[in-house]
Formats: sequence, structure tokens, C-alpha cells
Amino acid sequence: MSGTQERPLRADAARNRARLLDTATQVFATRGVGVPTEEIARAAGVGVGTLFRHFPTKEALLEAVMVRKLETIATQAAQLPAESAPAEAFFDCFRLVVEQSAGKNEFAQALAAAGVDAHATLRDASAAIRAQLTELLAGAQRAGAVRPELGPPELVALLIGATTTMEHLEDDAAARERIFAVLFDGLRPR
Amino acid sequence: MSGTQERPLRADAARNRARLLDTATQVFATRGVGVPTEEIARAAGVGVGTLFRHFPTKEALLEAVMVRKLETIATQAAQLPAESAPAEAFFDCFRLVVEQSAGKNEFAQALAAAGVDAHATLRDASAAIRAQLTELLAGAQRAGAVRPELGPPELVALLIGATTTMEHLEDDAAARERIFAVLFDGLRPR
DNA sequence: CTAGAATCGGACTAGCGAATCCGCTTTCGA
DNA sequence: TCGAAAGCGGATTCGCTAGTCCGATTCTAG
Repeated sequence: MSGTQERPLRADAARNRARLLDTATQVFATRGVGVPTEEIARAAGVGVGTLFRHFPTKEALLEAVMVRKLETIATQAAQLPAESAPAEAFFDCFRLVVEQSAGKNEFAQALAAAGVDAHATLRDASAAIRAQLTELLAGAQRAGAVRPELGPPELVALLIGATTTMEHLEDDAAARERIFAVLFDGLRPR
Repeated sequence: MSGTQERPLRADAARNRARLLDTATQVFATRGVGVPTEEIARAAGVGVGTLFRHFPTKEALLEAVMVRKLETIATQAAQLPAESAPAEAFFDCFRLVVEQSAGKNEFAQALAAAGVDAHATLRDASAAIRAQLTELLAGAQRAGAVRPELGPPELVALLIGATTTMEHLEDDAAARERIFAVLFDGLRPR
């Protein structure tokens, strides 16, 4: 029960930890998840020793970054008004997830390659989003705005694929809109 | 003009080269592009020396495997009867590319990470497919079966994204069909 | 202000995997 | 059949990066 009792970090330690998370998020996004750990430490203005004290493995750092991103998405998704306008809420959420997920596929892949599927923190964060999505999907389907035969697995797969699609149209917002149009129209019942 | 003059390989060398290509294709697909080179050599029943003689870098091997896959797709695509039924031909080709591309995203990513974009062989192979697609797309649009505002870039991005989506539904053929239904309906004009 | 605990930095270690090198084997034309 | 030339195998080298360790530094309670 008392195992994970954590006394407050010393001020500088807390600062460094936050700085590392922010920097890692940015550097991973810019240069890919393959960047040497040392580079992240340097960019954050700390030594590698500090990095590894806060995040015992590179993978742990990756995971922490990802969890934070997922939580951000979940928070934003939670603010969408599901009851009032089920269809809009669903499509808005779809768009939100896709737009916020740029570059996330690479993360997920790197983590999966390291066998992190089972990590509790990640599970929780993604379960939260999945729950949101499932609910919004059901609402939109009840409202007749989305094909009834689609389930959460298809939705999640589509979201991931859509993210990949968008990554390939990074510099053409108009084209991305056309893709959203294709997907949203396709999601509606015949 | 005579630089790449290549005399025929000795019988055993040709055999080993072919064996390496086949084995690499399979091993990459099974275990991901991260597998140690040595493992591919062992699986092919040759020494690493032999592998590196035929493919001077790991990246070159990756590229050779990819080119062959692309050529297979291009060949199959070329056999679709474009003139007779433009709409069907287009959708069949879409399906063909997506179904044959499983696991290809990972390759492309690995190559891109190594800065291979400019390699001529790859360019040629993918240009062939892109030409096919462009033509089929135009035909389908003339026939009113596909939204006129979509161009080749959007199509390619969609194909890549669709491949990713399908990879996440590997073990549910029915779900994959539902995704195709969404995409195909979405591609049609409103 | 001071002691000592917490934290830091970065030289260092360990281990992995790509690519090389060279003595040995196989092929094949004459 | 025989002798180069072509090809082979795999031990070895080399570079790179995750992760460790400990003396130096910084924080904070009293």
C-alpha cells in the first residue's frame, strides 16, 4: 500500500524533470524517436545522468512523453458536448484526435517494438480516450449520423490510418480537408 | 555509358543472391526491419560476407526487397482493364495496392530515415505505380465515380493511411471490408 | 550559516550490430 | 583435368548508444 510513497522532489529536480519532458517531446517530434539520449539531455541543458535518474530507461522517457500527449487529447475530448449534438461531437472528436496525433504512430511503434503494451500508465491513458470515443461513436450512431455496423476497433484503426494519411499531407491543409471530407462522408450511413 | 557493364554472375553467386532476397523479404516481414543482418544471412544459409558482397549495405538490401515488391504490385496493377470499366478498375487497384502493401510502411520509414528518397531504382518503381494510379483515378473521375477534387497526392496519402489502418485489423477480414466500404463510399462524389 | 542529504554532470563501461578482410573453396573455360 | 578467377564464410574491427558510477555541487532544514 505504501510502496510508491513519494516525497516531494527537490526544487531543482522537479524543474529538471519538467524540462526534460518538454524537451524530449519536442526533440522526438523533430528528429524522430531514434535520437540518442544524450542529445535530449544536452538540449535540456542537463547531463545524461540526470536524465536517467528521472527516467530509468529511454523507453520510460518515451512512455512518459506519450502518456502526457494522450492525457492532453483525453482532456480536450472530454470537453466536447456529447449530449447536445452527438454527430458534431463525434466528428469533432475524430478530427481532434487525428490532428493532435501527428507523429504519434512512430512512438507507438517504438514502444510496441520494446514490448511495452502492458504498461499500466499507457493503458490507462489510452483507455480513457477509447472510452470517450466509444461513447461518442454510440451517440452518433443513435443519431443516425454514422454507419451502425462500425465498432470501436474499426474506429481506432481508422483514426490511426487517418493520422498516417495526414502526416503525408503535412504541408497542404486544403488536401487534408479533402481527406476529412472523404472519411466523414464515408462514415455516414449509405 | 559502359560503366554498369555487368558480366553474368557465377551460378552459385546468382543462387545465393536470389536466396538472400527471398529470405530477407520473409524475415523483414516476420521480424521487422530491425533484424540483425547476420540473422538474415543465417536464415539464407550463407555468411554475412556473402550478404554484404551482394548488397553493400543493409539499406541496399532493404531497398532491393522493396523494389521487388513495388514491381510486383505494378505488374498486377497493369493487368487491370482500365478502359472497359473505369470505376471498377480504380477501386480494384486501390484494393490491390492496400492489400499488397502490408508491412510496407515500416520499410518506407526505415529507408526515409536513412535518406534514401533519391535512389533511382526506388523512384522508378514507385513512379510506375503512381502513373498507373493517376491514370485510373482520372478514368474513374471522368466516369463520375470519384470526387473530381481529389488529386494523386491525396490518393497516395490515402493509400498509405489505408494500409496502416488495415495493419491494425490484421485478424478481422470482415472489419477490413467495412473499412473499404467507408473509404470507397467516401471517395464517391456526394 | 552550516551540515548533510539530495541531486547533478559527464567520463566511462558494456554490448550490439554493421561492415571489413583474408585464407579457403568452388566454379568453369580451355 | 587443371589453374586461375570468382566467390565464400565468419572471426574481427569499429562506431555508436543505452545505462552506470562517483566526486563535485546545490539545496534546505534547523
